[in-house]
Amino acid sequence: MSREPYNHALIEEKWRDFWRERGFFKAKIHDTSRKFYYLNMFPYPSGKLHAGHGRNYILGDAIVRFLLMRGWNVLNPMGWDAFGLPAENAAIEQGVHPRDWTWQNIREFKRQFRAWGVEYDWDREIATCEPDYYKWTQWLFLKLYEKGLAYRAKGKVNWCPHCEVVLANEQVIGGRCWRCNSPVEKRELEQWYFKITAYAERLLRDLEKLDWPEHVKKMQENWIGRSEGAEVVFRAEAGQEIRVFTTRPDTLWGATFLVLAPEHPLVAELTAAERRAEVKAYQEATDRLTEVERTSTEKEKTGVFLGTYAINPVNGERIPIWIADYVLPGYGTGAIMGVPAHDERDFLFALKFGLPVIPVIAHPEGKAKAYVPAGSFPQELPRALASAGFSPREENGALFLEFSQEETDRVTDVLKEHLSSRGWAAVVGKGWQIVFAKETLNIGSVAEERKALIELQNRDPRFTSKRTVAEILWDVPFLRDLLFHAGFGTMVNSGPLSGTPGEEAFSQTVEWLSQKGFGKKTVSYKLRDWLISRQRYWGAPIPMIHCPRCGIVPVPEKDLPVRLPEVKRIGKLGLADIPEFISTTCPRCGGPARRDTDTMDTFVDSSWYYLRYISPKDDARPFDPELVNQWLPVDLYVGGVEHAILHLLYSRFITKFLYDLGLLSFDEPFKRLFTQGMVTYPAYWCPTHHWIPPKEVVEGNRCPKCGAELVVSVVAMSKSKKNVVSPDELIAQYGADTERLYTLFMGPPEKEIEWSEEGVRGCFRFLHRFWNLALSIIERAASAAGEPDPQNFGPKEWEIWGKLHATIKKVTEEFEGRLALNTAVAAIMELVNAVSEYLEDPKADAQLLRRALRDTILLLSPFTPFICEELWQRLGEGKAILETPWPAYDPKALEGGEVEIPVQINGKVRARLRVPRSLAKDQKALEELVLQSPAVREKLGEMKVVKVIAIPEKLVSLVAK
RNA sequence: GCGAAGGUGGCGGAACUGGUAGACGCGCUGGACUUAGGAUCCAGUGGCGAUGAGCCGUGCGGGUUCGAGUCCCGCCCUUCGCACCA
Repeated sequence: MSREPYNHALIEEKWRDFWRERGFFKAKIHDTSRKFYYLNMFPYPSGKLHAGHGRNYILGDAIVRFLLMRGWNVLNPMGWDAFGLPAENAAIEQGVHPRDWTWQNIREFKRQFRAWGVEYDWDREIATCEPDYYKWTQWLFLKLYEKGLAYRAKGKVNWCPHCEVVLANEQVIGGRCWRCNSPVEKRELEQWYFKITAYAERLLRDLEKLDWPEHVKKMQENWIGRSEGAEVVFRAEAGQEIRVFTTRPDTLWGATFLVLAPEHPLVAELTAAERRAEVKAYQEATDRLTEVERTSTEKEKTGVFLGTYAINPVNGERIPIWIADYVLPGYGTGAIMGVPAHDERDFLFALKFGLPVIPVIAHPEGKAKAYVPAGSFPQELPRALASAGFSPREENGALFLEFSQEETDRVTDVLKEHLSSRGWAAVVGKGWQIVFAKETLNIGSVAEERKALIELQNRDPRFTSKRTVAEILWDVPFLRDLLFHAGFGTMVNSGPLSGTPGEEAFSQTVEWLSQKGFGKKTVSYKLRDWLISRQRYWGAPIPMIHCPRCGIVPVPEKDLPVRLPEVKRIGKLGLADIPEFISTTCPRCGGPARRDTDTMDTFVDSSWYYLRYISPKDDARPFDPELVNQWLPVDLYVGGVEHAILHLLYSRFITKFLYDLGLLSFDEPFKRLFTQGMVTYPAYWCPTHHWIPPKEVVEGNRCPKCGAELVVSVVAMSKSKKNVVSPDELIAQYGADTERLYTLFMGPPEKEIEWSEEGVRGCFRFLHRFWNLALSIIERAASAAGEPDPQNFGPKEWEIWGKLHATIKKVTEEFEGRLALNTAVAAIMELVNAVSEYLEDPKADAQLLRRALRDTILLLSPFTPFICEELWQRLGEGKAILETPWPAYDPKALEGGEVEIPVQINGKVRARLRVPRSLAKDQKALEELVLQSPAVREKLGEMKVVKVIAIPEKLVSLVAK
């Protein structure tokens, strides 16, 4: 039988404009009774879309189509994050205006959306580069300025030498530029900041309210980086107060030096005259380091002694002040106390520079060790230890002993008694003791440490080169694991707080410190203020004016927007290159003044765009507060994880700010977040010709130009690596429906996954089969009037009927729940397979067939809207799919038919019985049935059933002997 | 190093609160139709057994249970994020 073949090109072109023309995707903005705000992260329009982008937009389109059929009034807008460097770079290179370049790309994106069948409410389209949008970005800046949350400050900033632009901390990934991956440098510049740190606590606390993926919340939590500790004031001998932040105030008695960041403002003052040159040289060397170099943990510790001292308030200890680049200027107070016994970095620093180590926390596991070097003891010592109940190990003439901390005094007593007159021993665990004949020295202060060192040097000439007791002990591998630890444990050598157990150490010390006025409990955050100035043309100008008389003056709201000047060519300096832009008059005094020449970080543009969609054309205000408060927060926000910190943190901050202004009634913008995974594809690298498109690769993974063997890596699709799959080609060959179906079928949408051409063909084949099935059913049963009647069903019909309803249930639940649409597609495929098989039966129930097809078309329509709309029309349903309610499942349909019940005997499946579902639901009856079953009896043989576990509708498990 | 997620066929991946492991798709094998097919359709496909019965199988080792991919304890490995943050 020859049948009309599936012609995707024809079908898709036929329906491409249908949904838009019928207005199905236009939100009814004033009717919020059944509102649903669905939002995809808006794209940066760079070039063309590739198949990887589909993960985001096709998923969104499917969800929205589902929601529409469920009767939601869906707001589903789209816009353009249209400011940014690539446009400007393209402009500089090709001489086109960034706006033209951007809008050309936008047209391309829109063409591709249409080809995909991805629809939006285009009446709400926004572009952040247009004055009617950035006017309000500037307004936002002014509001922040008014509230003291936008400020200008001089300081070391992150500078990308490649992009020639400053970066916010969030835009530095592992010390490199987020955009171009160049190592980031430091520059001293005066820049604008937003005070996001004022919201640190709320940004952290409110994460709890969000229905977001746990790992995204965790990333934000880590980024905000709250830690509780104490600020302690040390006083320099010259009188200056040095504030130090520590999370371990309980180790305060072990501080043997202070370290300031090289950038610390007190450094100059605290430097002794004779050390000025060295200190200055070190500061300059630090400045030259890139972020990667400075923060590499592999790097050996460096630092310089300032030549002056401070006093530890808790014990009066006089300790040297150093600077070192491992102390960062922006965190805590930019100064730390060095507690080498209980902080790994401080320990390495002390070991390198010969600074004493004083243990003040007993080893948490209660372990202790003793070491007696060769020649330090007579033969009776091992015997004496043995008779005291210890079991020392003797090796190469030295003695090694492990014991528990409570036994420390007994051990030192025995050692003291039996050491030879010039011998010594070390006991570590509950602090450190150096034992000599007749004397035990506890290392509990710097003075004691010095004394012990001298005594040791007196006894062993090899120690004269050692600067600290720690160095001597570190040379004994046996002792190493107890010389340094960062755990909580009983405080020792800590004056009045000695003996405080680990669990209370922190709180007791903090209380004691504040009583004494030495310090107080504080909270520190890793989060820094958001640096928003960018030295570029293609962004929203910062609406500020620098007046020689009045200082910094904001542009009055009525003068907004501060427009980007229209220029033919853009210079490398951006706005600073354009004198006409710079010169202006001061709004306060009317005198000549200069405009700020920086533009804002594009993340400012995108930090509020979800509000603008509600009233995109309002030129009197940024958004309509009443409508915004009804539509927001966004019900479901879908985008890539790469924004887990950047965009999502900034948006939360801005929302909270606008909430505080009283303009919003909600303080979190995105109620639920879903992050889709990236799509990967092999990328081929030739050492001479760089990235080679996969299609051009010659057999045997060789370069088409030079034949060299290529390096293959499977990475996220990107234009720069030339490993993109083009939707245009896919659509030409297989159709948009096939691409959509495969995109949603290839795996769980949140996971990263590799694109597979074979997988695409599988989906193409499925659509063929579905097409053929549908035409057969239409031929046979299109006119079958009325609904199927379960009264007339045989077992086959029940099976189809049950499967149909189970599929409806499954697909509905996936859309409404975890969005694992891959499993929804699989379920629909199963249904189609089952119906195909049923269709073989010439006596198949026509009403049932028709109903099954009808519902299958509806279920599949969010995934493959073109073919479904076509078949829907051919089936003769009057309305469009999007005007038709989503099918509902009937719980009763799930209860008919038969189920297969496996029977386990002693844990192994030994038989399977087909049981009517009604019977299988009844535990007693099921039990009975199984025990009567000949198949089961045969398997049981001689065995006796001891126990029966019958789980209705699932299985029966027999225990037999 | 810290934090999180995850290890299931040749591959992508299914398996809800412990209840038939491997759904669905790819690939592969055989067949049909064809001048031909990398097109389409049909059948088979975790491993070991001869087609049987059966045995073994969800990273490894233990445990709980009638029953464990799923729960508990101890390891190994992978991926991602953070990482000199005091």
